Amino acid sequence: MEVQELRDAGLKVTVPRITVLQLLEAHADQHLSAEDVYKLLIEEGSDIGLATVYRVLTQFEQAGLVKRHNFDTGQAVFELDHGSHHDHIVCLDCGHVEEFTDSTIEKRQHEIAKEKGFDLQEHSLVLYSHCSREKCPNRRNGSN
Amino acid sequence: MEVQELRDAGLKVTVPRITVLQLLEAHADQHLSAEDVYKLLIEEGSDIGLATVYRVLTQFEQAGLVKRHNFDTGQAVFELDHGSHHDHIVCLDCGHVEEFTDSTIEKRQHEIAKEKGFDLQEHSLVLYSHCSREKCPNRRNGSN
DNA sequence: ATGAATAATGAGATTAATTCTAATTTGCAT
DNA sequence: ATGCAAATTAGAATTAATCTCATTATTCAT
Repeated sequence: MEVQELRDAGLKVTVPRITVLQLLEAHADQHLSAEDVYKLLIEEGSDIGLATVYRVLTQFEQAGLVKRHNFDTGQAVFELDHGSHHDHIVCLDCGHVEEFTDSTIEKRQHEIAKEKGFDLQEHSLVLYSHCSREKCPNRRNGSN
Repeated sequence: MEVQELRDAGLKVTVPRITVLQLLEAHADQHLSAEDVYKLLIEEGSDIGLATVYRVLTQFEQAGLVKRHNFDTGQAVFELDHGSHHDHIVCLDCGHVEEFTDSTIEKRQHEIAKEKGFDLQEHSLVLYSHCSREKCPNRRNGSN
């Protein structure tokens, strides 16, 4: 339950934190911006402040509960950090995000950092593409 | 010469554009933010406006003359696009940037996109690390 | 449970990066 | 040279995110 997750993360249990955590869990398949989180909560009737959303998300990030991603979209997006690392592939037309991991790439990254005398801490790999989903609003599949 | 590069890129030849292009060429080994470019030009005696720098850099990007990178540093940085693609490894302590390419990774990226039904357009791979340079102001090499 | 100490919240102001606006200037084809 | 479209400028505006500070809520020890 959210209360326990917060305690485990060493965070004080407050209404906004529970609310944000629940929302993230309800949208675990998506990558939401702080603004998205705020709007969804307001729609739900919560009267949280935008500043609080930013604060809570940043705290969650520091506590290791969520991951923040800076794609080339201007706004940072957040997702629950369920431990397993993954990279992202983002559709340039519809913003659709899929996740993947590739052990070959992971391995090479460490080798490269080592070769250059760097101590790899983390990395960001984002593929920008056109997806082939039927629902993609800006498909370029021949017809377009 | 810069004038010809601009013509080839289909851009009208103006003083600010020549100036920015020359500056980028003089700093071809660095990754400069728009603000950096602006300040360097002002120091040089040019009286270009910041808005112009942003606009020119964006035009250059669209024309394929420069590449824009959104590292996790808040400010976008720019570098001349000399055609050869490369990825980046950024020191979390001193901001030092090195470039690299790895054919294994490049190949896997295309394969992954294809598997997922995406048509790969571009990608961003940034490794965040601690470097081992003597001059790194925040070295964590045992001593720290 | 209760209250004091401490930390968190919310509203709005603030900052930082970037983009827009509208008046003026410049480049370039004729 | 001339005119018109495009570019420039300065400053205002916008956007994302952070900070301030008065208020409120949570925790921990009792």
